[in-house]
Amino acid sequence: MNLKPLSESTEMYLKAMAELSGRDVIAVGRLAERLGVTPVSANEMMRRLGEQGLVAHTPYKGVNLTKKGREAAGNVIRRQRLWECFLYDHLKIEWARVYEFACLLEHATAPEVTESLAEFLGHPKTCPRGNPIPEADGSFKPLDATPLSELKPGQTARLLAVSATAADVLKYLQEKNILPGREVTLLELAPLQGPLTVRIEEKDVALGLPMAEFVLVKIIKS
Amino acid sequence: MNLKPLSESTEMYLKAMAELSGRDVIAVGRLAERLGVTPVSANEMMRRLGEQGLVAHTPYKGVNLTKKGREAAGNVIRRQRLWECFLYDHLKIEWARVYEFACLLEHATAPEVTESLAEFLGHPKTCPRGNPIPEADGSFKPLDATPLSELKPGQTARLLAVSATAADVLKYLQEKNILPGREVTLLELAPLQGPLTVRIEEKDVALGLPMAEFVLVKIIKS
DNA sequence: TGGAATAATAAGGTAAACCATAATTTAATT
DNA sequence: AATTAAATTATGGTTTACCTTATTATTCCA
Ligand SMILES: [Mn+2]
Ligand SMILES: [Mn+2]
Ligand SMILES: [Mn+2]
Ligand SMILES: [Mn+2]
Repeated sequence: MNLKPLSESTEMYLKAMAELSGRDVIAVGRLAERLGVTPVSANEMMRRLGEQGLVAHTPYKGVNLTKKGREAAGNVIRRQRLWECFLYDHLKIEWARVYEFACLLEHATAPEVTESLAEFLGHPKTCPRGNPIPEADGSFKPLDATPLSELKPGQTARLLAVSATAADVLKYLQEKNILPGREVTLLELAPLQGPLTVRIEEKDVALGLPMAEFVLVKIIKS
Repeated sequence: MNLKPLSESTEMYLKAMAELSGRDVIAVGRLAERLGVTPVSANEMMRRLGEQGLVAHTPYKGVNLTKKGREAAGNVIRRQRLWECFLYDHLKIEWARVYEFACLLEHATAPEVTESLAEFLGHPKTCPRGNPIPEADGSFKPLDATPLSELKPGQTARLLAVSATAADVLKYLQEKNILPGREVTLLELAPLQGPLTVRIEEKDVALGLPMAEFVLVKIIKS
């Protein structure tokens, strides 16, 4: 199937694309922003990935993973989330930093190691951030959840997953106890993109709208 | 101490240098051979590493790790051997392939992860190939052992470590049961760089001289 | 139907690690 | 001391993945 190993850069582009969309086309500008590169660089990379058959680019419309690209992305995400499990459950590494360390290891993990690790971990279904772990064949489906930012005041929800990856964002969420499994109630939503006030673990916490988009929940009480 | 992370290539050069000499100077040609690059490339790299204060190069004499370089090398080797322990003891990966997988992971391992891993493993003293694991500060001393190639016929020894890293060599040693902890007796040494015949685990095995140099033993019976 | 964004291209650079080939320098040995 | 082998330098390339500054092409929206 996959002949040559993909470069770290390639894997990060594929992963970002998979995380950035269910199936709809992605604006190259958004991708560039996500990866911290210029739009020109992202464009160049899209050409290269297109030549390798990993992405389909419709100029002025956007990019999409091909079947091959989506499978490769799933494999990267699988490795990443399995490492997250290991680092958190066994090495006792701080929740907020698990992602960044796993993001290094994911590119240095041979398939045999990935599958042995999965076995060792007991084939976990989700990572410590609550995100589902793709199958060994690279297949995966997006989590069926609602962003916290779409909750209405008074509603209560179960926190399913955190899709953030930036260390400072994770650190903040960790400090405020905004973690998978917890119950949250939206107390107030300030107007004009204002912060949300949520009650979690008996405490009231303020969250900016952009951060609330990274928090995925399932409504349990309206 | 260390400001920027070293590149994978840099780490492999440092590791090769540490493995290639106790304290004496290393011929750049040998280094190049070890790393599978041309002498010209190794020379260029020595210039770069010299500028970074990691190696000292005396033209036409050879290269040496500086204190800084030796410490950095020790850190790489520590990561590598800790991963070898994990892959072998916990993931049940085949002895002969553990090195190659650890050699990937070693470059993607943050210090926090290294130390948590050491803790998780119970601070092992040696890797599955029998080589000592450097301390957390990067310090290490060469193993006090005799190459199997220097044994005299009739002598019996305890196998301490295998310093080989090439997958095919490790595979051969694994198949023939030439593993740390075993007892070996040198039965015969053919003349003219000829093969050694050793008895190990009740079986007679032939080993070429170059391969016998990779096998480190402690003589227990003359 | 304009503009204003946004996207894409063109053009020219950089840095790290590699390569080959050829010339030069030094060391080692007969 | 001459020869040979090994090491070094000089030159000029390659690939990947970045960058900047223009310029051009589309879309979309008021
Ligand atoms: Mn990564
Ligand atoms: Mn390595
Ligand atoms: Mn160009
Ligand atoms: Mn050049």
